[in-house]
Amino acid sequence: MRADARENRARVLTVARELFAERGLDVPMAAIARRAGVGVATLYRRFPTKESLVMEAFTEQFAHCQAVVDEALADPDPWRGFRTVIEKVCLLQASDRGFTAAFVAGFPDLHSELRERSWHGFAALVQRAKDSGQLRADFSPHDLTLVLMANGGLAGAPVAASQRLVAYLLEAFRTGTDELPPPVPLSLDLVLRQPDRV
Amino acid sequence: MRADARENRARVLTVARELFAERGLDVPMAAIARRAGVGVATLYRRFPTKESLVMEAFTEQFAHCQAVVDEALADPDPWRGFRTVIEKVCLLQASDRGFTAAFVAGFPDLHSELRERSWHGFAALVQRAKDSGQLRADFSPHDLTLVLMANGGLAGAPVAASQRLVAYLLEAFRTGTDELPPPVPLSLDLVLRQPDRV
DNA sequence: AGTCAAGTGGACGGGGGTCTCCACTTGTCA
DNA sequence: TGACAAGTGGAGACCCCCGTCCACTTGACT
Repeated sequence: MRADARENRARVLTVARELFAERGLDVPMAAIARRAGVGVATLYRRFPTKESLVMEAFTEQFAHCQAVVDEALADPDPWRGFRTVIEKVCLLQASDRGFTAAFVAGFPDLHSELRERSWHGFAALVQRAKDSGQLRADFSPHDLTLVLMANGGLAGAPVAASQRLVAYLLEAFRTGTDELPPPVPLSLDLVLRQPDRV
Repeated sequence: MRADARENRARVLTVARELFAERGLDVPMAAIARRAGVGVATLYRRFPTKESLVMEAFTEQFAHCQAVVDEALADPDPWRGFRTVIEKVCLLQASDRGFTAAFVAGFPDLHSELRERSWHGFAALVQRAKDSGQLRADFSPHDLTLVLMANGGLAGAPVAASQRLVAYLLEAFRTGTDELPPPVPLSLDLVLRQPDRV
């Protein structure tokens, strides 16, 4: 691969990550190309389809998720591990608008191995936290999806909103109480933005 | 207005409500026209823009929300009133895919009076529930928006998922505990559907 | 320096969306 | 029953998207 081509490819990827994070997955390919200072053809030469660009752009985020789970499994405190996973993944989701969409879009086919591993890791985490009596017994690992989807509904809202939601949910998941982060007045036109899509 | 025209208009409205509920706000005007057995021009004669059709189609839902709040205010038990509002509105949202989008789309301009009234009603409800000691003191009326957005993230998922989320959240809002509805295994491709948009 | 494949950009095809235009039909009222 | 305005449907203008094609440019190697 030629040096300038490699550089262009890298710049496209960077720009794509920025734009996906800011505006969601439905940003036009032309916009990415323009911001990267290349033509559309260059994009399609490196990434045969938009989906492939999305996947490539989010690979490191996916890996990050995996790392979060592994790290949590290493934590001696079961509840802290559990809580940290949820907090970190939701934070990632809240600060990157394209993440959720890329996440679910990539799930059915690609990354299925990664997904299996993360899933089992999380299930183990849940079991540990239950055994230690800090997580309610009727919590289901499927509730992680519930949390992710709910948190995904806050796309475009300030990160603090997501943090408050997560705090509420963790409160409900646990046996005990904690102080919540302060309320966030959510202006509604935040939601008027175009929704994410691959 | 001619009799057949009135009938057509009514049929369009019915069909629009059905399709918006089933497939979200991004169903094409042509699809609505086809299912209603009319041409596109007929649609645009009655509703100059798609947005106007949406607003008209959801007016009664908005009114329903208002009624829910009023009803809750009449409830002698503050917590039950509070809980019922959240449960009913979220149920409405979960069973009608276009509702959330129409709700937020309509907010900035139209229905602002209705909105004010509902908002004040809900704030009163919150205060009452707090005074009775059943709602946590740091709950903010803004958290209603948080709940609505989070619940909106479950669009397309089974209603039971929304119900579980709401139960978790109410758990967190309250002082005390309750049994949750059973977990719902959410298949992820539910989220792959095209998202709502006006 | 010369060569040439790799690289590039912009025009374009195809599809799907909203909304308009216009010739035709149909309900209604005298 | 006849006249006419209200009502109607379908073609198509316009726009935005993804992905392709092709003539041109440029880096790298001899």
